[in-house]
Amino acid sequence: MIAQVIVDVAARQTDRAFEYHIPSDLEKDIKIGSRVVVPFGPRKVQGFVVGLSETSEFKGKLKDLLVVVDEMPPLTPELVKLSADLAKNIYSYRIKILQAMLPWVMRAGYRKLLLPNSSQAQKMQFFKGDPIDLNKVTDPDQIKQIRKLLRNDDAKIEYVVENKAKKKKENQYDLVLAPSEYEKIYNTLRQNAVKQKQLLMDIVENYKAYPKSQSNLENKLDLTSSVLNSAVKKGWLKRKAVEVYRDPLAGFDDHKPAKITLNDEQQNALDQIAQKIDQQKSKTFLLEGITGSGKTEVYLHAISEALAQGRNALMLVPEISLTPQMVRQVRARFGQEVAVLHSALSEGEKYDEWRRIRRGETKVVVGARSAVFAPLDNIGLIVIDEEHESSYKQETDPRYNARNVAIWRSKYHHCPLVLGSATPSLGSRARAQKHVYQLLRLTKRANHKELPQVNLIDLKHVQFAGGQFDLSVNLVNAIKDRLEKKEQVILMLNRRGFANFMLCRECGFVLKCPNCDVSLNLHKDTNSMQCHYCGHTEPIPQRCPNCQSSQIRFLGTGTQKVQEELEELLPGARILRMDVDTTRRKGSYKRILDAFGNHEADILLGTQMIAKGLDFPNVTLVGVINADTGLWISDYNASEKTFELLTQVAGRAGRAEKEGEVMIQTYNPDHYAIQLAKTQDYERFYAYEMNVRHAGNYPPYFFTVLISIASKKEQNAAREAFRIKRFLMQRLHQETIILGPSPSAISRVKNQYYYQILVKYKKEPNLNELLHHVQDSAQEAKKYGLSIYIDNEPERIM
DNA sequence: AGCACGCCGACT
DNA sequence: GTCGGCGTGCTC
Repeated sequence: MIAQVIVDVAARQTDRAFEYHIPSDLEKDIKIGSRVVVPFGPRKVQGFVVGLSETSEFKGKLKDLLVVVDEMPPLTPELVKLSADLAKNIYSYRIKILQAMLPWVMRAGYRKLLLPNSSQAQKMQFFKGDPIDLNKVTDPDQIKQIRKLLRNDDAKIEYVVENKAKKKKENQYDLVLAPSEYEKIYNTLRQNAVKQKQLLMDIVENYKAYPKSQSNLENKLDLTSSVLNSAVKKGWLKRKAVEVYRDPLAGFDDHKPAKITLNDEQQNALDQIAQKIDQQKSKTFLLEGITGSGKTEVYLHAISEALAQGRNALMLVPEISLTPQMVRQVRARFGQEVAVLHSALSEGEKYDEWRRIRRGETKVVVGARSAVFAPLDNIGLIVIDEEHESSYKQETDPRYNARNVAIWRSKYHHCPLVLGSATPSLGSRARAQKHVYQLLRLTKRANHKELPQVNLIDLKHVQFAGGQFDLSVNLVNAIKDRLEKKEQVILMLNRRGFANFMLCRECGFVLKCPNCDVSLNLHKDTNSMQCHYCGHTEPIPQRCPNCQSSQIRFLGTGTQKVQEELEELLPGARILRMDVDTTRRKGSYKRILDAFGNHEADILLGTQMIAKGLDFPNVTLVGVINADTGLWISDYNASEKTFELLTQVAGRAGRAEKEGEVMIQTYNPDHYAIQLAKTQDYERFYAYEMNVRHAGNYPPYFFTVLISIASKKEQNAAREAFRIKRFLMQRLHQETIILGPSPSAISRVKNQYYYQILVKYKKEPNLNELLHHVQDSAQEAKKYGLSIYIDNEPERIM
């Protein structure tokens, strides 16, 4: 038997299957999708089996496949097929796509070990101790010595492929005696053996519940391992190590919530979706529902329907709204049958959740973008919540769009796909208009409440509270009012840090990152200037680094500064700040939200990560500190993003009995995105913005491809960019618009200069082929230090 | 991508 | 002579 293997070497020339002979003893283990180790040139690499055959066209002698890594092939045949289809239309190597489908720990680690090759060498001091990893040797003298050993055949190199995926083991304690025996022991124990009595009591009362795990006993009974050790020693318990899954939902109780009855609109939407689930028909629905209209309830009912039909369900949510609140809701409804995949999990937890799915131990998968590749089979429903979110598009190497992958999988499984949003992306809404998707609308709020009142505060004509120009008197008074009523407030400012840039008032100098073409941000928590692109930090200057003047100012307000201002203006108010800086640590996200939910704070101040999904009944005021931060960036979809964000965050107010109010501070109160966000009129925004797009020849009227060219030398990037443009101009239609090349909005990141070309087209059947050619020539161009990235339907074109 | 091979100039 | 730097071509 012969295996077709995609090897773990991401390069143009190796981006195809290589064939290997399967030794007979491995034949039974090998399937399509298996992860294997194969010889490749002088070394060994990891690879994935994408095909099996009896014969081979290969002229040379096939090498033997070496190892099958996992008992169960990590990739299903479906995923192998999907990877092939994806490779055709996103400009990435197949191996990169396959890797993106799997948990990170399944990527191989490679080591090059130096081993003695003669009895003489074996005795050398050099080879005593740990084997020498040649990739870690930097000392020139040592390199010399190693060369000599290799030349004389006194040493050899061994290539090792390491599997990072480790399975977690945990101690489990089982009972060895009859219940009555434990009672006897209990009665003979000394009075002061409190913990041992506790343990025995639990054994007697919950005899059937054993074996129990160490963590369970330690946490639930508040025991320490020493108590368990002595219990084992005394022969009460038997200990063994068993493989366990790390449970990311360990902190959540699954209490069954009251079943919620749907209103007419919800029920109608559910019926349409359920019909396709029952008929096993692939169909894409766009569920457009205003905030608070109960989209989530429709999803959960539809998932129940899929499960009732004996099928499984996949639900994608934006990373940012994978809040403990949301997870709790799904967990409460579906219990242990839910697997959760998102970035807050440790790599080990992700691997364990993934394996539960792969083994068919879960029926519902909830996760962020990459969960669209969950190895779930028999899918009866796919849901994408907040479908307009740009995070569904991966911005780095396999630049896939989870929405398109979901459509592929819905066709494969003959099941419906539900795209839900209060503010659908223009592209999706346009497709619904053309009946490519079926539109379902929820126009009523589930709790019959009116949408919250939205007020715009024109920052051009307003009195500011305090010494800074960030918080209007109106907003501060409104906050004061809520604090007095013991209600809560959410404030959003879409900019983290303390100040945005340092400006010298003498000479106009702005402190910039040495590696990137952006200003450094002041962060008070770390007392440093930080670059938000490359992570560079340096001390806060006391004087202008250019002219030594002390007249320097830190301008552009971030969340840290607003927090300081609020503390001054509202002494005693309890403020929680939530942004990338305060949520970096594992679990901090949940801690902040739990604290706010328990009313341990009055104000939740955060970046856009607080705009979505949060549901706090006691929040009656939502304030947007500056609605303009995203409005004037040069992206064609800046208005859409601003409208979305404002609408989303407004939906956080007045979710329960109490009435909600929203205050939006802006310097552009007349801008249509802000005006229409005030009335939360998505349909009017859609109509207006479609005209703007039509006039500008932008999506959804045109397709787009962005070609980025990067180099350490600006000239080289520019020259290559012009060369590519000429190449395309000669081969594309007249109606196709090729913009650029121009320097990217941030022309330098991490010391690389970026140039870009945007192609806008309606019909270019050859474009895919041409761009693959451009990409191939990039391999050549690499020699001159050039990198070329091609992004099909980019979310951001700056 | 990594790696070996081979050519060529530099240096003990 | 031998060492090491870099360009070229291959990996089933």
